[in-house]
Amino acid sequence: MLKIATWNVNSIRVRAPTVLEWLHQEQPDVLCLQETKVEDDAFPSDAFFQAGYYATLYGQKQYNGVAILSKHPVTDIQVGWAPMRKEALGPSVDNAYRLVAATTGGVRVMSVYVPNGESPASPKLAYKMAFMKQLRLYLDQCADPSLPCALVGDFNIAMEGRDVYSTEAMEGEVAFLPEERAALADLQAWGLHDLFRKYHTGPGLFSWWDYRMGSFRRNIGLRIDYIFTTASLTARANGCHIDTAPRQATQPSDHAPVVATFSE
DNA sequence: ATGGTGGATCTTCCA
Repeated sequence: MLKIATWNVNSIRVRAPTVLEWLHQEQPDVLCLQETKVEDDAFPSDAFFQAGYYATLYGQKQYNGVAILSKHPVTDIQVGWAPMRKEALGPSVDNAYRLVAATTGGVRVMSVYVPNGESPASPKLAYKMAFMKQLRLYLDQCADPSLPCALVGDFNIAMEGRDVYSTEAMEGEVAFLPEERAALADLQAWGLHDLFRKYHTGPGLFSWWDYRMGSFRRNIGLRIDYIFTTASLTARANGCHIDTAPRQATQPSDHAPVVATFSE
């Protein structure tokens, strides 16, 4: 059995004890992290190594930062758009420490943190859209849909109406704009399955809840964290769920981990 | 109507 998870931890410094406890309990083979918010030298790699995990890092001070923790040896590490052909790089779409890829446990794993976008009128939304376009080109050039691949992370976009707490409230709001959802669909069209929806069809199932206004208690949330898998990996899947327990704990991240299991 | 909370480079920026 192979267990792969993703979790936006909103600062690994603050969340390291929580993540270590979760790893101890859940024993995933791979845990992809987003919003680590530390330079690689400051990442608590030793603590994770002691817990049985190799840490593959791509972080900076203060903002963003992604990582892949794995029990298995890691090869072919790539960060950001580095492996892309120069002529295919869009007009200076900064990768901003938002993508790290590595092969581990027989799977090409990509941990991504898509920009938030802020609001419909913000230049940050234009950056988000450019990032999504660049990510699709990255898949075209640097990954192979015929191989077992897992593109996971915080995409900051809810796919469908059932992925938001209220379609009325989210109408015209960032994370649920038609152009964002189209960009996510275009990403999937490369050859990816939204694994969670293979097992759960209902509404009200979210991966993120605002820290404010008691959103978690009221289940006012969005499903914006995904495990996307290529066909050969999808075929091996046994289950996929969102673990809401860490969101209930003290000093939580605003995101919950998404977990998937596969046959060997 | 524009708050509410949390993290970090904390009279601000980002989510």
